[in-house]
Amino acid sequence: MVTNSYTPPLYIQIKDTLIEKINSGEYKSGSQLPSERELSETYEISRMTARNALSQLVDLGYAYRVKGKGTFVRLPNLERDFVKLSGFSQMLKSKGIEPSNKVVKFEIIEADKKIASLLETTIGTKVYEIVRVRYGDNIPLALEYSYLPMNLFENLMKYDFENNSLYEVIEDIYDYKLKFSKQWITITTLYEKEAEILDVEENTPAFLLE
Amino acid sequence: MVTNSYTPPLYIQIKDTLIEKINSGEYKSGSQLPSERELSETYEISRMTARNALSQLVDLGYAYRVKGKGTFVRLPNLERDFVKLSGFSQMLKSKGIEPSNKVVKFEIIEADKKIASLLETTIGTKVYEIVRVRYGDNIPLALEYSYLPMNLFENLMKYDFENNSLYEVIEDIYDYKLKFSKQWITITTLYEKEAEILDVEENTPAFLLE
DNA sequence: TTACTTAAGTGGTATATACAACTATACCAA
DNA sequence: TTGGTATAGTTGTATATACCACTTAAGTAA
Repeated sequence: MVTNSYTPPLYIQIKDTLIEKINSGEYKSGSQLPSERELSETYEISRMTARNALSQLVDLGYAYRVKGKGTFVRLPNLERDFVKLSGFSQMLKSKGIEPSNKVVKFEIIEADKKIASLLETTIGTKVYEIVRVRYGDNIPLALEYSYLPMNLFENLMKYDFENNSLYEVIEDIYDYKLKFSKQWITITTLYEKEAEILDVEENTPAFLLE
Repeated sequence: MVTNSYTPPLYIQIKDTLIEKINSGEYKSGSQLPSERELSETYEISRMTARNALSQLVDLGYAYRVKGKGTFVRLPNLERDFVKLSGFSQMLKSKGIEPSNKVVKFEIIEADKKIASLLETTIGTKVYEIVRVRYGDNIPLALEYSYLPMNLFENLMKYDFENNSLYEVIEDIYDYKLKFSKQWITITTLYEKEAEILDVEENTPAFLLE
């Protein structure tokens, strides 16, 4: 039984409204956003709620604060692209590098402790495990491990991940804002199996996008 | 005229106290931290202040929240290492890869718009610009750009960055908690000059740690 | 035993209020 | 012109309070 009556918290709604206005150009790069007090009056919310909404923008890289002055739209930069988790494809494209992917694993598994912790769900929850090799100009750059709670994404299997960005698919098809998504970047040594997949020598240092 | 009477905000003090207890082992990995209400009673602060302190721990990767259960010490993992900005050296070392660095630039410059924005300071502020090549097993992995407000770090020049982690030096010598530090990771194409420094072909996709 | 209810505890959201710290401007006096 | 001051506006910190949603364990009724 699932109800559709979910309404996001106020500060999330305000945040989304502000992001829309940033994307539409109403709030331009570098310009000052409405102050916390102004927002609280405009939307008839408390100042702390307005502040929470602005904090979200800061966390997402859309804005930065200056004490005594105000909150400002951050110039579009790579940091924001990273924070947005917009994925390899867009990042590489914006740098003139041709991105490509290969799905090497696509299974339904039960979340172990680590995955359950990451997704903040319970152990044993059915999740999709997607492993992809990410290339830049056909040079293998990274292995990406993605875990998606299965109950949220029915019929995921039928989509073609080789040509579409995982996040685009999720956002476009399911209109889900990736609130649950966890991702991290680190450096690791390629395991034997992974080295095989990538067709490079073992123990090559590489970036692992999990 | 500078006074030394600065006392950090309460939630920062509580945060530091909790981090100390985590590092000392009093709060072990995976164990539950005191709840927000418990902290507010222990330290005689409001619940929101306690919550702020815990939020800091979450932001820094030390803890995670579970609704209805509590706040827990995060298992030490690579995500935390990344969030902590502890630098390449430690990360690589923990993976059995031998790290090394080369300082290719160390100058005092005036902050331009971009740098000023990153450090949340004003344009024209004198800052150290440090550019380093980071190696893993002698394979060039990344270029790192660091910018430090000069007024905060006197006599920085005399330290040897080739053998010490930038962050270790700053933390150890200056006992400064890196509150100002900004760093981001992205993917880029090596510029002509950078390719020359790294001694690799141009337009090789690479990770740029700035 | 089993299934449901209750209660206590937890983080999440939201309001109202107050003062501190900082910035920018306007104004006034030397 | 210069320098100081007052003022208004901003974010930062902090308190007190309230209710919601969720988790867990204890208690209760079938």
